[in-house]
Amino acid sequence: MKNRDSIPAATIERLPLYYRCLDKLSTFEEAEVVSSKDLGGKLGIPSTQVRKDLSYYGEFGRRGVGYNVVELRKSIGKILGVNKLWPAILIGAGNLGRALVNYQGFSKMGLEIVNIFDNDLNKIGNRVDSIEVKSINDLDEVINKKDINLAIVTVPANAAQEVVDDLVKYGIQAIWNFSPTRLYVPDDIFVRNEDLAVGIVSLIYHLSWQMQNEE
Amino acid sequence: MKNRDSIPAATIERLPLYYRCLDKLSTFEEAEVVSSKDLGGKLGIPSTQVRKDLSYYGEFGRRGVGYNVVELRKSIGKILGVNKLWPAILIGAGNLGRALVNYQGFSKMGLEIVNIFDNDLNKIGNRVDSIEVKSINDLDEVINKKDINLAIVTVPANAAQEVVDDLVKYGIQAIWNFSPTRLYVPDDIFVRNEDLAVGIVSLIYHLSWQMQNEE
DNA sequence: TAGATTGTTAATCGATTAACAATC
DNA sequence: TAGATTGTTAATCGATTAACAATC
Repeated sequence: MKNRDSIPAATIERLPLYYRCLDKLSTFEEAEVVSSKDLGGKLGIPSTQVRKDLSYYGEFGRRGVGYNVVELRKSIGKILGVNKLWPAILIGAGNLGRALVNYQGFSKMGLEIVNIFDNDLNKIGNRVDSIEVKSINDLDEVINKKDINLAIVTVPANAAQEVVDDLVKYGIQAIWNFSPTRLYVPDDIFVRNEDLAVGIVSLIYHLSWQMQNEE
Repeated sequence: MKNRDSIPAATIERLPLYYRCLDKLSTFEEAEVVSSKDLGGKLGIPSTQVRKDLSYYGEFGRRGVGYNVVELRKSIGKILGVNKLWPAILIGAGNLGRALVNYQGFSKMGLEIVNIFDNDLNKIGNRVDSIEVKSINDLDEVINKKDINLAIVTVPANAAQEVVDDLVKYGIQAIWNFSPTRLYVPDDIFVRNEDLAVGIVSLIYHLSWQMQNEE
């Protein structure tokens, strides 16, 4: 395997797509083997890119034949770390937070939300998908007791940095941030921003341009 | 302005960040002017990148001075098309769909969800944030009557393609897809996939690698 | 004028794609 | 052997960063 730091970020973003596609193939289809052309075709990715992406991690195929669906799925699962369940906490039991807790299919991707926190007294004690909402004051205890490394942040933008400071203090390593704000964290903490505003604006940009051209 | 097709996708993804930051600056801060260094600094983006991004669309600053906050906000808003409200429909009144409808701040980004659709008889007739959930059979009528071009798809993966085929048939131009599946659409329809599985897996990948290194 | 900062060209860096030997 | 497909090197393409003249 190559030095992990030199693997393109774009490759890492494509691996989950391969994984999910192979998972589907292994459940529903009968084919034992898939070629890079087939796999790429289903995802709109050139076969040469599929092979290149995989080559960063080893040799998984057989020349002249293709890739064994079940084996490749397993290999990618291991590379991604989704072969086990990673316990995570979610902070912010608003609409989005509740939606994520209820979201089916995360467990297939290695995520298990084990606790939910909020600072709203009206929400504390409620249950979301059978998980009780706890007070944000209990963060410390839960993170340490359950040895949690992953946190999902779905609080309003103005509360996010404060929450994240606590998370870092209590030992969280990776943060999935849904608040529309930039977070400041130490270098060794990994943050992924899921910025919905960027998503909608890029759509509107294209739409707006299309409309202008038509007129 | 440069030929719009030659503007990097990455630039278009950064414009909303500039826009939101300028919006904050114009509301809360007193400074009339901001430099590319200041603006970039707040977002973790090099000043040279900020200037380059803006340069695709024109000249917005004054040498030796910087950019007028209010003016630049307005200019970027116009470039992105968020200076007006774009009516959109949402299909799939599940948890995620309801979360998006309730999401504050979309209106600032030019999005207005005007109708919600579902095929579940138990949901049809309910209200989400004062918007009545309609039957998916009424899609055609609403799209045409209200001249809608933008649709948000939050239905399960196995229902997505069918819904999208209908949307395309009725004249939708741009689709924001939250279903974890690839959609097949004609070339002139713009689809943006908001794939949450990719998000969580990239976090788990980094976490998993970090853990391995520590052991 | 001196200091600051833009807008743009050129250099660098990184990712994608093409080509092809290896081999099933 | 002939056809198919991998894994990898080299070529291309695209995006970021550095450098600097223009100018406030």
